Amino acid sequence: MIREQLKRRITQAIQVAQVAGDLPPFDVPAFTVDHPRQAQLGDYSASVAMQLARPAHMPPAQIAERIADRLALDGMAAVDTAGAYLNFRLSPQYLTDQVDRILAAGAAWGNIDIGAGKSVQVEHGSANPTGPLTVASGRNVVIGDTLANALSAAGYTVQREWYVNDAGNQIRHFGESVYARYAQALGVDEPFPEDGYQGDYINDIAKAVIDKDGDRYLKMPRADARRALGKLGIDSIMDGVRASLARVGIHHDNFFSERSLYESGRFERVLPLLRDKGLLVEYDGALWFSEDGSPIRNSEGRGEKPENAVKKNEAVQVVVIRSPKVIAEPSERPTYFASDIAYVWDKLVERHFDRAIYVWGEDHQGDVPRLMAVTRALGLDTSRIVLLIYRFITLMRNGQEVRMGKRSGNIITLDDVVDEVGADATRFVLLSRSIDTKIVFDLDLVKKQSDENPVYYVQYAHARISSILRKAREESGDNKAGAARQSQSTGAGYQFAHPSELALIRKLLELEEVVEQVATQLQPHHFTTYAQSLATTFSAFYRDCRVLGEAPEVSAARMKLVQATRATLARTLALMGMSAPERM
RNA sequence: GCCCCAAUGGCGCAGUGGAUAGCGCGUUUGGUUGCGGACCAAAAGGUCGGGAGUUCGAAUCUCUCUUGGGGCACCA
Repeated sequence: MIREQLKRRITQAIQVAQVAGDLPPFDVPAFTVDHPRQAQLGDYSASVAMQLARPAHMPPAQIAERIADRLALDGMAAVDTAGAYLNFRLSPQYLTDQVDRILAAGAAWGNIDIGAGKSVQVEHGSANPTGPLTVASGRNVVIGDTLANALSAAGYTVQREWYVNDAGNQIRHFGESVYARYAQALGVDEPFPEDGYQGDYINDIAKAVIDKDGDRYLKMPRADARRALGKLGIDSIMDGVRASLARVGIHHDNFFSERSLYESGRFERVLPLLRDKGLLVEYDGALWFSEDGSPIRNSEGRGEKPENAVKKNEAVQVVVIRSPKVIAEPSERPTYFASDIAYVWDKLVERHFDRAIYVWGEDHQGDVPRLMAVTRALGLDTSRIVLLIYRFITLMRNGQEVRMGKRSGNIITLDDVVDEVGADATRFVLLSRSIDTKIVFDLDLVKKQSDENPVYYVQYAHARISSILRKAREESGDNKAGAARQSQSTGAGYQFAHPSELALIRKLLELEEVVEQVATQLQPHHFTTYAQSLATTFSAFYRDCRVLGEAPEVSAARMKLVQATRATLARTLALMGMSAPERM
């Protein structure tokens, strides 16, 4: 990357200056190379001279001069000092050469190697398998998928995983709900459970079972039937979830069953690690994880927290792992947190990912400290897990907030939204803001404004370039002589000079920096900002510079430039999981 | 009460300790005998929530206050 190259050259210049006696000896500190806010100042700038004033005992401006004198830039850029700043302007020749570099990279343009093959798991989605994929979960999967794309482009080996919460109370209620609808559909007077799932899809599941298996589940013990129907229901729902995900271009490498943590005995194998450290505490008939091994105090039943778990500042996490009060069937599962323990062990130790990223909604924010605590207690480096907390979306319809709940059956599915506004616009909306910012998803507004969605502006630029390239092909068909002239010229002798040409190349080069930014900050919205900015820069070029019908070497060079632009737009859209249409 | 997140033009949001804080929408005024007008240009609009601190330098880091969102169950 250009920034890294400049950094290296600056460091070398400082060291050369030190050897030559222009600068006193000192260790070169970490410094950054940035884009100046004012474009007229240059393409890149470094304020390292400011940092060096103290160790060098010299005025910053003088340090900057001496670094500039020793810089070996090999025609890459011109350097200028402005006070303590070193300002770099990439040379037209260097920028011209970059177009060829982009075209040579092809579909791999934008890839960088900061990941160095390290393995990362991105776990996203993981919504309860008790109902269809909601638009609320849509934000989760779009964030996770885009991050996975970015990490992959950044050189990491990435696995995309969905954690299927197929154990626990909610699943039991779900199984009871399916059973009730099933029995009712067969004419049996079966009461619907109080905590049951109200959605119509439960009826659909029940009917499908009847079509396939008739009434055989009525003939087995009720508890067995409920469990079996629950399992069938989960399978059916997960099939639907996969189909919904596919519509927005999302595919997971693995669907990991929570239940499997118990069926495989993994949970029972991990527990002794905590027991041996004295971190498992018995209290009130239940088993607890206590971060410092302290006994549970003052826990008086449901609803009351253990006293020593209250102060998070004191960093003592106390969480129940297994209790007869949690679930009637201890074989099914202890608690959610118990699963977390086995699951993080599975990720980091059994499957030895270098890093595990969890994409969690803000309702799970309180779970962060306890997962950190137990990871530490297992003797694992907590920096290997990253808990990303994103804010929820607020759904508006008819000017009113839509409250959603899977249990009430009042849900807006991701499919509903995709039907209304399309997959690309849906992804763009869900991606367009920092994960720390809530998104107000106004269905009426987005539908009405879907034509004005920024994604179309970006795709329009891509379609427009495609149109130019089509036209060029048509013309070469119509005019053999012109085609011969055009094809002979590769634009090799042409050096880009128009400000709009150079600005466009600079913008193309930013893609690598944006990939780095998304992959290190784990903030996918940078892609949307970049995509719009790239489209805007292209529009300015399009306004100022004709591609077709200019002198052959100019046309040829600009053809290459727009091809590189198209490649960059297409890659950016691909990283965001969106299509790059040839026509609109 | 405790913990996490946020507060930036009218609205919605970007912003990597660095120079004159940007983008979209909206508003106002303009632009095409040009490769796609789903376009483009210009203008107006800012004490970056208040206060203190760290630093050569703070929208950015620390503390504090205010306001808003979320979380604090033997639920998931």
